[in-house]
Amino acid sequence: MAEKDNVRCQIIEAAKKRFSHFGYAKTTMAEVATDCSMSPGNLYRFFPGKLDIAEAIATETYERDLEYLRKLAVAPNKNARERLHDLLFEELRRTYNKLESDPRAFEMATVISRERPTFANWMLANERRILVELLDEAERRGEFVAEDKELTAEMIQSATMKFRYPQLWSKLTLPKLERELEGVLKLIVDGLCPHHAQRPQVNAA
Amino acid sequence: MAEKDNVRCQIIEAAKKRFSHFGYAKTTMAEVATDCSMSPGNLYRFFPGKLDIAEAIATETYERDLEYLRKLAVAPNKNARERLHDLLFEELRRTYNKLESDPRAFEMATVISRERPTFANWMLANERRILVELLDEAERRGEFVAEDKELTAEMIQSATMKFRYPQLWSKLTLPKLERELEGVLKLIVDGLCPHHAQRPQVNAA
DNA sequence: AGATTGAACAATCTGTTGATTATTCAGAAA
DNA sequence: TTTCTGAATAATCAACAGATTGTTCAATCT
Repeated sequence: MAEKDNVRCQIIEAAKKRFSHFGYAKTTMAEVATDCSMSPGNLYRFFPGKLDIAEAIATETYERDLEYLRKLAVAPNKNARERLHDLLFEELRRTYNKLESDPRAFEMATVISRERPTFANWMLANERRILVELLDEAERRGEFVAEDKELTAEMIQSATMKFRYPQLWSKLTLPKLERELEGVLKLIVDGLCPHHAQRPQVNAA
Repeated sequence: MAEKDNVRCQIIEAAKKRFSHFGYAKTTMAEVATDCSMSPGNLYRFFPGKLDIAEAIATETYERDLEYLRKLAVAPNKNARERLHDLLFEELRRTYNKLESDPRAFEMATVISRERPTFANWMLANERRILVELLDEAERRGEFVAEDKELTAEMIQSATMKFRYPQLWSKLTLPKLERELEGVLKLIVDGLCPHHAQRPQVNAA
């Protein structure tokens, strides 16, 4: 079995090189197979299809990113608002820059999100787990309140949808997106209803 | 000039019929022209092109909708939260049902939003004006607080993006969208930070 | 037996052709 | 002169053939 995983890994590495040099559409299964010194048919013992190789690559790099995002979400020396800020901004900047600078990455993102909608759902579920951790810790410290944290996390994602795959949904530049995210974050954290924290003193006669 | 406006109107009516019966792509300028008993070339004295006819139709019906939305936003017997709720939900339900029940309307919406991105911006600007009215009135009554109302309106739109053209961005059903909008609305109104309104009494010794 | 191949098959892409149709504009009608 | 026409033009679309390529599987190898 260790051998099998090794081969899987080899295939992923070969495909990663091809995809990033020539793009997803322009690499053939035959080429990937030759790079691994095997026949095209043999690839199918390790992956159901071409798209699944792409998905495996995406999963791998995404999981690395996720690790870092979790660190931001639970950074001990920052308050909840800062941590939420860091989390959302890191996500925005990271994906924006990746898709902006690398047309191959953009192609892969487009293909996967079109052909494998469940992949996007899986990513959202992962991030939601991080958000719930953040909310839990925030409530413990009395910084945020939220009865149903799972639901609240979902709503935060809903409200920040626009910033998750920026260039698939709008043509805004990064600075404009950052300005908007800043505003939405403020809205989410403070809300529209007046806070009475500013005047906790008695004011009635 | 009144005559010219009349002809414009006649063209719009003819196109409206064709578009809604056979779809935008399947109606030709020649057909619209014959319906108006004129030559195809003559249409271009009234509209720069086919898309502009579609845009004129969309503008017309949208402006009627807008009238009603404004009424909801300033309904005198409701509080700010309810008005914001009604406004956003009416928008969601209206566009969802229109696009869901009428494939022709869906086609037109798709074409216009792809080919005329400024049209969507114009719609957003209109709705933003209504939101600002709502926020102004809400602040007057002490229900909401927001320093920069224009900016806040923009952020509300940003956070509720997903519900504006529901079926262009997700495959969610109306009930699920409504549930999500309800949650996002709560988030926007209440925020995550604890409100001290629940205990306005003295609590320090 | 299980692993691997590579030819066969099916699905998709590419380029091309012909037709359809949006748009223009020289000239006719008013 | 101004308004309108309709043939000419250019852009887009539909359909098709041929080639390319993802996928399968009977046969081969280990």
